[in-house]
Amino acid sequence: MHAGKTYIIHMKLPLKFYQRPTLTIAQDLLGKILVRNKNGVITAGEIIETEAYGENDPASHAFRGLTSRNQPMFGPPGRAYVYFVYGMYHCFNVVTEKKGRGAAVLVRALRPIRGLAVMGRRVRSKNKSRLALTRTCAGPGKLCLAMAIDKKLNKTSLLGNEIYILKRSSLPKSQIKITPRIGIKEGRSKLWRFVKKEPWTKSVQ
DNA sequence: GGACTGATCATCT
DNA sequence: GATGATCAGTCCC
Repeated sequence: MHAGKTYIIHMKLPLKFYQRPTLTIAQDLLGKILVRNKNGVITAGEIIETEAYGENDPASHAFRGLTSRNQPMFGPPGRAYVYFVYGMYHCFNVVTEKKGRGAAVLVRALRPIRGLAVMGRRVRSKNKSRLALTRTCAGPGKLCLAMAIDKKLNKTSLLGNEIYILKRSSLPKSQIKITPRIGIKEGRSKLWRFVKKEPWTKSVQ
């Protein structure tokens, strides 16, 4: 190898990344690359929208203590918490904090980078609409469809090879839009939703 | 632009 | 028995 040549190495985020405060992680995840390997079929996208679900948070599944569904939130950090909602969609979360704390970050949207054709097919097979064609990974439910994320990935380590997140530098604060979370009844006063501002987009929702 | 609704079922009370 | 960290379609302004 020649000295001076730049090799781009794709490094997974280390366990340490996930052992930090949930709000920090929710913001730090923006701009990072979520990769899914389903039997060798790779899909990937840049994380552009997240929500934090933490302590003393009435919107969190963990608010009323441990149950069989939310148990992964109380488990070790750096794993997936995948749950089924509205009888038809899955939502993908990254478990944060230390074991026993009951916190996670919901990944709400990606900018598709790799495997666009596969993602399009997966979404369309469940959803005939034309809109879904162009906005494959906008929204937690569609993102899971596109990336083939379901309950089989619940509790899966993000340090393994089925699903993982690549290291990238953090976005500057000026590129992060902060808003209330979507689709919740309680806890709306908390500004725990984080969206990457896309300079070429006129309005970011 | 926004408000509302049906689909559909695991989980919780 | 009711609810929900959703989505797409419809209706109305």
